[in-house]
Amino acid sequence: MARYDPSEIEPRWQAAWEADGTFAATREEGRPKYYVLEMFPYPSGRIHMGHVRNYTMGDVVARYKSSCGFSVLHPMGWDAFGMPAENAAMERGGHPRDWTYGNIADMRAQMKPLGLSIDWSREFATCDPEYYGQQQAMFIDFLEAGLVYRKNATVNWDPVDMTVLANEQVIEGKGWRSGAPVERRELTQWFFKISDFAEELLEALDGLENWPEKVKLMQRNWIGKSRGLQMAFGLVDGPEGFDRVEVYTTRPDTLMGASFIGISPDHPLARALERDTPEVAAFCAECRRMGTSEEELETAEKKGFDTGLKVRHPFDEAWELPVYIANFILMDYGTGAIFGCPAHDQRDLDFARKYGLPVTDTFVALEGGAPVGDVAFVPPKTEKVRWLKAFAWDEVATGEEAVDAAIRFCEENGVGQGVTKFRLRDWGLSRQRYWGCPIPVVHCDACGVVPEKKENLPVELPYDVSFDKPGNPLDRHPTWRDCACPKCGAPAKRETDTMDTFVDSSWYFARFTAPHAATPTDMAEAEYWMNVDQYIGGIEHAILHLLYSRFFARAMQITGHLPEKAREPFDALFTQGMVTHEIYMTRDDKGRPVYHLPEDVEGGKLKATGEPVEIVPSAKMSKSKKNVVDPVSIIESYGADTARWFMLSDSPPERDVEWTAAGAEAAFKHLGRVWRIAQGIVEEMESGGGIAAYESEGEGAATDGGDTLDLRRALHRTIHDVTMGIESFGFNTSVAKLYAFTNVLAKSKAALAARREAAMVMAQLMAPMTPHLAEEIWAMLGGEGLIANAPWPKADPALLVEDTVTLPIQINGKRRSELKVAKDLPKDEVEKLVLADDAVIKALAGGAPKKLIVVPGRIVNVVI
RNA sequence: GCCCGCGUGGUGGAAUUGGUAGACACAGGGGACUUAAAAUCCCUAGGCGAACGCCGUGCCGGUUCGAGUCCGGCCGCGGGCACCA
Repeated sequence: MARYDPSEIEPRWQAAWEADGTFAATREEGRPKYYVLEMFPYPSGRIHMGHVRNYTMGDVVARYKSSCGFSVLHPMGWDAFGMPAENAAMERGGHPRDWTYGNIADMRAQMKPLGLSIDWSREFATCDPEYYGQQQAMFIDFLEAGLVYRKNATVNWDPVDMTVLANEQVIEGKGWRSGAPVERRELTQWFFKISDFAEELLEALDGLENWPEKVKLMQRNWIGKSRGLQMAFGLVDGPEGFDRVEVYTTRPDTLMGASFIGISPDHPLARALERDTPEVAAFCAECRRMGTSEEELETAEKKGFDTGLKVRHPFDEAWELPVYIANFILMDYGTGAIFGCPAHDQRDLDFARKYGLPVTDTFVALEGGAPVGDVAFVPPKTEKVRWLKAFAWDEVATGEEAVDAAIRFCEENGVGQGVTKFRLRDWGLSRQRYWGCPIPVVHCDACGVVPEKKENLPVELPYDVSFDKPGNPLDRHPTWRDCACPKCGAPAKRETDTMDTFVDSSWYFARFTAPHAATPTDMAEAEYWMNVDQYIGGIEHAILHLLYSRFFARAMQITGHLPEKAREPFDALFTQGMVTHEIYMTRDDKGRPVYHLPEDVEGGKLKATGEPVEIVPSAKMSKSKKNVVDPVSIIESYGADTARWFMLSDSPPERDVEWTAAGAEAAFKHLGRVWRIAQGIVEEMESGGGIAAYESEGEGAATDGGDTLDLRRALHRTIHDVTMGIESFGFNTSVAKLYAFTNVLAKSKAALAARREAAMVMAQLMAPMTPHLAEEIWAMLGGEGLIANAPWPKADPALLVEDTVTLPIQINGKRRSELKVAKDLPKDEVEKLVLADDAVIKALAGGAPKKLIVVPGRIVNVVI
C-alpha cells in the first residue's frame, strides 16, 4: 500500500492552485467580499513558528470564506524598515537595503511551501520607493491639513556614540554598545496630532463590537480621559518671574491632605533654579541620566530634592508646603507639577516617609478606619468613605462625589478650574536614522520648512552610505542633503530625519487594496475592499500599532485617501497567542547560562557531549534563548499540512501554544491515518467496479441496521460543529471534532457510497487547515475540480435533531443518577420520572424534596 | 511602579457561556499482528479507597438549588508602558 507522502503531494497542489489562479483577489461588484489580513512580518530572514501559526489562522479564515462564496482578499507584505537592518550593517558590513531584500527573498521562499492562499501579486515591502513615496505624498497632505507639526522632545542620547538610542538600546541607563551613561537631550521633532482625536478615538471604541474587550480596555486606559482640577499654589519668594506653581490633579478632594509640591526636573521652575544653584543642577543632571521611558521612570527609586522654596495652600495663607524636584514627575503629562497627598497615594506616601513629610488622612474607611501607616488608603472612587477633611460635601461620601464637589467649590472660590485631560500624547514620528521613510521636507533659510513637490516624490534614500561611524548617515552624506528649495529655488537642506516604522504599518492595509496605484490609494478599490473584515495579530500590538492605524484611517479619510466607512479600518480583530518551547540550558565555568537548540538535545542531554541540560519552563520562542524550532525543517520532515494542523490543534488560538516534537509527530500520524482511510475506500471502490456503481447505494440505508444513518448523522453533526468552530475562532475544537469523526468513520460499517461521501465532506472540512491533503483525498475519491473551489458543505438540520436527551440528576448539586427522556417532555412529566428514580427515592427516604429544579433539556437538581 | 490578560489530570487542552469537570489528543500501562522491530489496530487511564464512596479546575472567602464559569482578596506567570517590531 502506498503511503502518505506530503513531499510529493504538497508541491503538486501548490502548482495546481497557481495554474488555476485560485487565490487572485478579484473585484466583482455585486459579489460579497471578505478581506482577511494578518499583521505583516518584519523580514528578519527566517520565518518562525509564530508566523506559521498566525498565517495558518488567517489562511483557515480565507479559505473558509472563499468556500462560502466570498471574493476574498488575502495579501502579504513586509514591514521592512527598522533598526535591525542598520544594526546588521554595523555589525557585519553590507547595506541595509541588500540585507532587507535578501531576507525578504529568503522568507518568501520559506513561506511559499506552507501553501497559504495568498494573492502574491499584491506583495510589497514598505521599503519599496513605490510604497514610501506614496507615504511621503500623504505626509504632505497631512501637513497641509494641519495634522503634523514640529516641537521639542526628549530623546535618549549616547554621548560616546553621539547617537540617539531607542529605549531597548538603553540597558540599565547605559548605551548598549558604548556602555556610556545615557543622557536625555532635547531635539526638534515631527509630531502627528493624534491628541486632537483623543475623544473620538475613545468614543469610537464602543462601536468595535468584534474587537476583544481587553484590547479596547487597554486603549481606553491608554487614551486616559480624566476630569480634574487645574489650580495654582502661590509661591513664597519665588525666583524672578515665578509667582505660582500650576498643578493638575484628579483628586482635588484630597487637597486638605496635601503635604508637598513636586515638580519635574524639566519644569521651567526647576530650570530656573538650576541656573543659580549647583546642587539643583547636580540633582537635575542626575535625573536626566535616566532613560526616557515611563517604565524606567516609574520603577526607578523615587528621589526628590528640597528646593527650599515654599508655596501657600490656597485654603490657608499660613499653611506653607515645601517644593521638591522629583525624578518621577513627567513634564509631558498635566503641568509637570503635582501636589503630593501621601495618605491616599502610595508613591506620595513612600516619598513622604523618605523625606519626613507629614501624612494627613483626609478620609478613612467607614468601618474600622485606622490612620495610614505604610500602606496608602486608596479605595475605589465609587466606594463610600468617612471624610475627616471634607470641605464642600457630606461626611460620608464617595470619592467621585467628593471630587465633583471639590471642583465646584474651587471654581466658585476662584481657586482653580475643572478641566478634562487626556493621557494620550502626540505621536513623535522623527527618527534620526537612515533605514526609514525620509520625511519629505526641505529647510530653506528664506522660506523655512517647505514640503517637497509631489512630482519630485519619492524622496529616495541614497544608496551610497556607510555605517562605520555611529549616527545618521543621511546627516553626513556629501550630496543628498543639498537641494534646491521647492518654493524659491535657493540652495536648501533636506530634512534628514526619517519616519517611525509605525507610520509604515499604519496604512499598509489600505495600500493592499491597490498596491500599485499612482496615488496612495485608489478610491474605487478601497470602496470595494475596505474594511478589513478580519485582522489577526499579536496582543503586543494592542495599543500602539492599532491606535496609530485608527488615527491614520481618520487622517486619510480627512485628506481624501479613504472612504468615510473606513474610519475604523478593522471590523474584527483577533489576537493570537505566542508559540512557546522549553528552554535547554547549561552553565559555563562562571555559572552564566548557555542555551542550546532543541535539535541539539535528546533525552535531557546534549547530543554532542552527553552533558545533562537544565530544562527551563516554556517561554516565547526567541533566538537569544535558542528555544526555536525552524518551520523549514518541520516542513521538510512532516510537510506543511502537519505543521498547520498542529498549530491549530490543542491550544485555543488566543492562548500560547507550546511546540513539542511529540505533538508534531502525532499530527503527522493522524494525517497519515486520514489518508489511509480514504485510500481504503478507493480500493473498495476499485475492487467493486468503480464509483458509479455505488451512487444509489445510500438509498438502502434502512437495510443496514442503521449504520449508514448513524454515519450521516455523525457527519452532519461534524459539519455543524467544525463550521461553528471556524466561525468563532475555535480552531482547536474544530480539529478535535475532526479527530472524533475520523474515529467514527474508521469504524463505520455504513454503505460504501455513504463512507465515500463522508470522506469527501471530511476532506472539505479539513481543507482550510490541511489544504494539500484535502485536495489529494478529494481527487482520489473522484471529486470534481479543486476542493479549494468547491462550496462549503451545509449540515442538514433534519440530521442534527436529537429526539432523546440524557438528563443528569443531581441531588443537592451532586450528580447521582441520570434519566433518558424525550427531548420535549414537559416539565411535570420529567418531575414524575425523577421522583420515581431509584437514587432519588433512596436519598429522599420517604420524605419530600425541599425543592425540585428542572432545567429542560439540561439538568435536574433535587434539593433535600 | 502603572494598565491588560492568563492559571483545569503526568502533558496540551474541552466544557453548549451558571447546569454531568476532564471531550479530543500526547505521554504512560496492557493486548493483537510480526521470527523480531518499525508501522498499524484494540483496550485502559484525574487522585485516594477493596466497594456503595470521598476529594478535585492556583490559594482563601462570598453569591447561588447548582461555580472552572459570577463577585472580593491573595499568589504565580505573561503582554504593554509611547524610539523593538
